[in-house]
Amino acid sequence: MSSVPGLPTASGTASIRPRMAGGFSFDSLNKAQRDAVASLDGPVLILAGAGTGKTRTVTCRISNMLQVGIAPENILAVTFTNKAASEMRERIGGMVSKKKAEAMTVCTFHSLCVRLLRGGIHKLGYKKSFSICSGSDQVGIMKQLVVRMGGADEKVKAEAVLAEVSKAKNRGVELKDMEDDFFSSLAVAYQNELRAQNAVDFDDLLVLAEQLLREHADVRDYFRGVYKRVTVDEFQDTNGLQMRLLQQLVGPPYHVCVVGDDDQSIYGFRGAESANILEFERFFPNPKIILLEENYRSTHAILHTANSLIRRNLGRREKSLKSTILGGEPVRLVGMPGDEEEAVFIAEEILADKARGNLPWEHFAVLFRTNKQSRKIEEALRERKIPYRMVGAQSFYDRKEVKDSLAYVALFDDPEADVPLLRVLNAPPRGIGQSTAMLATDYSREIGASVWRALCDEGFLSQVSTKVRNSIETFTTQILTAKMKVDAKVMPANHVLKEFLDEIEYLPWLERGCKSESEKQQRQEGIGEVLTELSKALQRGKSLRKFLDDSALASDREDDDLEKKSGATLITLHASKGLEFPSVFLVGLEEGVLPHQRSVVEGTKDEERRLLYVGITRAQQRLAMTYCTVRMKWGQEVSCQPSGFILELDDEHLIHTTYDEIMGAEADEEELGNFFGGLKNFLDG
DNA sequence: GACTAACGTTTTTTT
DNA sequence: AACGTTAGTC
Repeated sequence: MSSVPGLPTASGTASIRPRMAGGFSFDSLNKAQRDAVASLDGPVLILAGAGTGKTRTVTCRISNMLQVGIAPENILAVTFTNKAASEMRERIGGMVSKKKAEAMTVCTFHSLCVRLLRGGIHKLGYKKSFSICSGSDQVGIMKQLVVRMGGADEKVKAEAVLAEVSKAKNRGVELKDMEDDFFSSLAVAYQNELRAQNAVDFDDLLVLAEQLLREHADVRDYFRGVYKRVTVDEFQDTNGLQMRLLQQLVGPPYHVCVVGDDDQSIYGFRGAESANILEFERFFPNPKIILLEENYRSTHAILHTANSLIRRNLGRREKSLKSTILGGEPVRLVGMPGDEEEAVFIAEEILADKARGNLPWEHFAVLFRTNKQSRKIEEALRERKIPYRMVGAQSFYDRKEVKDSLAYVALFDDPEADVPLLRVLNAPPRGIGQSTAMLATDYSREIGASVWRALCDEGFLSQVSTKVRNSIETFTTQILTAKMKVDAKVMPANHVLKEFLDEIEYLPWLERGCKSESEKQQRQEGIGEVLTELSKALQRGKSLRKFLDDSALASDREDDDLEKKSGATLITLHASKGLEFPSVFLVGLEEGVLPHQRSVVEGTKDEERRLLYVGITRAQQRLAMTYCTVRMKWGQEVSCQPSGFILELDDEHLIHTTYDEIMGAEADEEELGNFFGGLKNFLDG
């Protein structure tokens, strides 16, 4: 196991220990970790503070299951992201056996639900071939409805409605009973629209899977029989719905293990309930509770500062995180004149530190609250030729060319899928515009069939002009021809897609809309990536359906992203969870940024505090936090107040300084150097 | 139906 | 400052 900074290592110690061939060693674990690994029966709650070797403990525990003879097919591990899932599987594969690791189910809640629903959604009145709507699909549908139902002039925002819909679904509130009447009617219309398109959104996956298990005892018993041992990682970020799903999934004798840290619960905005972890006993009887409190990641100075902050939160599971790495240099808090200087400071520091310690770029990470904050920092890094990697800025799978390509693949699989059909019906433009699309959709609803069927229906075609009719017929023929090639396996689907995109001149159209060469290149790469991914999936024997499902749920684009790319890491606080870096810069500790403006309004400052806590605990050796007096906002200078959190930090291991002090000193040094250089020249000359 | 120009709006975090 | 949306034109 190589030690690559920025990758979630099982723990700081995992990387320096030789890997145990054919198993793991109890000796390499501390007492609490051993206890966790050995406790395989009944409900178990592992409270794992930051940097306490959580992942290692969980992987060892599951390895232990395999070693004591539990069949891999009976093991389910639920992770927060797909990336975490594949990493966990890989690690267990390395500890026990690759074959067994492959046979286990390791995935996210959402992937698990797709698995359940592909098998049984017909029992709930959906067709088995349902499509999964991503965030942008949802927004598209909702925007249309807002216009159609006359909310546009009242500036009703589709995103806002969807946020409420999501809340309602997660809380189990009926959409028709939502608080705001107009929102409620939009929500109902939205749900009807999804239904008509035989589509589900992310929340529906959970809602329907839970319903399926709850209402159908045979299905429930079947899956309880399959998944005899269930582990849920990052449990602090699960919501009420996921809890209910888990309860359906796990029956007596409740061999369920949940792992998490309530202090790192940072997804409340999407319904995460720390109550799940705080009141775990309420859901599963008499759990064994194990506390992991030995931190192997950070210096005492860093950990002390983090602890002093998180103590301010109420309603926690009290933990006393102890550092195993003593001392360490003090945490620095640096006041900046503006965000420009903040970026310069970071770039210069990275440059200097790297040179001084002969360190790789990967040792450094810059953490920020919102994505927009990265821009200035990127510029400063680019100016100094410092390589950097941005994590999860905009999702790969949310890019237009990717979504379009995937939509075409979906049509090759099933032309009757409305969601992808409507997406690419006129992309690139082929003379089937909005009004025709509306007409076709209405017609499809009348005959109670898919939009595709409407497009092929003589009754519909006779309603449109000859020109439009020709366009439609060309389109349907093109799709059918491609589908036939895929079905007959004349050539692999990725080749069919390539050929198809060439035929419809997709790329040239895309490029026409690009402003820069680099943008063109990005688009090309996007399509290339889809083709590669598709090819890879097919080679692994996956079906088109499976490929599409995986793509729909994949949050993290190229999973080996961090590994492949080199450079300093730029990342949001949210995305940084689970990672660690020797040297961390945490920027923007200002009121309105961290805590975010919205959290102040909504009264969720506790979560912002946890967010800062997560950020601080990412640092292994060095930590610098910054705040600005002035920041650019919408192209205008706005003055900022330092974050209230700053005063909550214990100053025992904290040095408060300013940009001028640091950079001024450096400048002096330089001037001094110049002076002596000049003197030398003078004397020599 | 497609393209362009001007306008207004935006910025939390993500499965 | 940058993006998406809308209105107006061809």
